[in-house]
Amino acid sequence: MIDLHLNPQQKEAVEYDEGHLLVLAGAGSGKTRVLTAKIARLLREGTVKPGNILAMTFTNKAAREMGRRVSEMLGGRDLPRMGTFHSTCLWFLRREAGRLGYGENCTVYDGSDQKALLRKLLKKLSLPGGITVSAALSWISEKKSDLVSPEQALVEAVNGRQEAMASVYAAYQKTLSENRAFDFDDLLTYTLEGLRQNIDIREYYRSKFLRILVDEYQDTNLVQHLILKTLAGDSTRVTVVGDDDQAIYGWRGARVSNILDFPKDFPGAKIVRLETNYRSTGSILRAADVLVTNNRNRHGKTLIPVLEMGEPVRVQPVASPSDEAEWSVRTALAFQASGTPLSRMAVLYRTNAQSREFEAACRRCGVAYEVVGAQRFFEREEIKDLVSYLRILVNPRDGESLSRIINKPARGVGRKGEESFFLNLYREGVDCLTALGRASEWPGITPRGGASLKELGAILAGAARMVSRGDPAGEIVDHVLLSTGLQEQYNPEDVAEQSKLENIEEFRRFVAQYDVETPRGGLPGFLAEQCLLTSQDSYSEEGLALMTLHCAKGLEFDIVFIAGLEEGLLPHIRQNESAPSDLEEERRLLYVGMTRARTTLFLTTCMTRAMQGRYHCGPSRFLAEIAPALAEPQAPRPAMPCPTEPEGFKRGDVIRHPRYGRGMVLSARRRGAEWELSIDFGFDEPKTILTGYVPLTKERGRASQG
DNA sequence: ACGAAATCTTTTTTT
DNA sequence: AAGATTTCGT
Repeated sequence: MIDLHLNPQQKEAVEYDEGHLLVLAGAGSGKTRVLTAKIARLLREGTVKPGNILAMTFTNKAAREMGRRVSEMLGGRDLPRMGTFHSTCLWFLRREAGRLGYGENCTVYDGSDQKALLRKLLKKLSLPGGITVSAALSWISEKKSDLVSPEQALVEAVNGRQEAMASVYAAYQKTLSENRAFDFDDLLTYTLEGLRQNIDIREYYRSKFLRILVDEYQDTNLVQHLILKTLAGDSTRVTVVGDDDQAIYGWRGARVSNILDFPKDFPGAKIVRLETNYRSTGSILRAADVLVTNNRNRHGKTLIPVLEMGEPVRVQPVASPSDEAEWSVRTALAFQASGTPLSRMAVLYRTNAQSREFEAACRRCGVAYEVVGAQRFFEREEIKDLVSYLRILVNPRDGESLSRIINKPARGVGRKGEESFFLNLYREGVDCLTALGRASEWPGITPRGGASLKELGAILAGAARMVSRGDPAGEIVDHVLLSTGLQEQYNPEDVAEQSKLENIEEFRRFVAQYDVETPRGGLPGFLAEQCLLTSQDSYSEEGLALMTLHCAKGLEFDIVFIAGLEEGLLPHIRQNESAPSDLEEERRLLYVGMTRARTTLFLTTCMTRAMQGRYHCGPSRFLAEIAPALAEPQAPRPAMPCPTEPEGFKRGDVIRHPRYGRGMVLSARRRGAEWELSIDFGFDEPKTILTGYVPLTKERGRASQG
């Protein structure tokens, strides 16, 4: 039953159980099916028990889906542990909390928590040389992914900037441990350390997990790779599945070398290639292949389609992003009319900001849509506030969460009050609840502020007792909402606040569902699960899907629109120099997007597009690369003038501004790659204009030297 | 302490 | 162009 409908290579991968296995699985070659069948087979043969299998997927959704299919094949029974790398690590850290020496109820900080913390630290340390929050964040993350400690980073620093970064890193890590919090990278590094330093723990998991399966292995980083190596004992058999052409997370430390070096790292590994594509038509596959062939750093393989050639891939030039959205949505409507449900179509784009035009077009045309990822539900302000309250209850050391809600709703504690409060909190080394009780005695706290903090402390202490009693998460949420005035602060008459109340309602339903599904989880369990939900996890597959190319990984649709095939956007280019973006990775990103499509693929390109106020235009070089594979000649581009940026300016130049019309340059000053111009448009005062924010066209330069 | 207005900086992608 | 942050007035 299980082996039915498998081709010989798939069958080989499913049945091989004599050692390690590397499955090089091209897009649409049925790798999920192989993983599922393999797990089902192991369980049915009784070779190993469910508890002996560990499966690592890329999203929790994929894990759930896999679990569902396995139990369908076998009839309900215990399922193996399946989840993302990060959720597996958190599971491990919580499970071994007693032995590893940190509390079971640590908080996991997401990107916005990290940024909020770094913002404060950067301000406090007042470092030289303009270090931005996001620069510090990615620097720290990079160090962590390379297993470099703050101390090491300081030693290795070769310039002032790196020294400054290292000191931020040290302060950041110190706060994290004071708060008993992990960031995403910590989940991996602490797991690795835990396994490395405790022989008995390591041996326990080595003998427990006799089969380990990892999906999307091309997107794992060094730490993940080391965890896998450490976890694999003599009797463990490791199966990894991946595709070097689909590696799209190099920017966050993923190493394609993990998959390429697998045979070296796991000697004796068998290699199986899955090169039959069951998903896409011949035309789509040919275009995708022609594109990715331009990459030099690849193993090289050719996918063989089983479907007909089908309709050619179509490139659609449009004038502007709003036309692009309008055209795509209308085309989607036409396909819906001829029988394809909207839920089987997707619009994919490079940056989240591109979703706005498509959302607007969908609303105008009455098309049901779903934005996947991006502004995630749990990142909404009101939800983050509520979650912050909950986190403090579970982990009273979590000062970051307290800082977020210390004056929400307003309780008379301002910037200075908050500052002195936390200064004293960290100085005395007390937890949040104790600190709230003592606040009125501290300097810098107003009597009114002190009193309301004391009251907050009492309310939280009451709720914390519910947590230690093990009350259901839902009851605690309701208690917090009512007792803190969090719900009351929103006025149901106000339209904007009404939607916040609706979001809170949705959160309550979500919690209630958790309580039903996981009766023994309680609030700590809920928070542990909630913090690692991925952007695909909430995708309900209703309506036209709008998402980034990264988000689309692992999904498939009948009809795919890929938007914004313009130079600078796809491939993306960051004009703030530093590291040039990896062209080959950009190409793989488009490749991933194209291979999501089953029957129909559209690529749209705008004549002009405003990005950060700048105007960009020009078709993506990738379109030229694909061109030979397009059966249809590319539609002629309407002759539309692109606003071009003149190369330089000098006093006396006559220019044209889209709003103010014609004007004369009074003074021109270079500012980096841009020009700061003072221009007389005939108004009372000359206007100061920064090029790059406005598409200026030069009418005629003055011949003289100026 | 708080809200409104002025100013500044910023954008890739995500667990 | 939009959002975040700082400054300013109450």
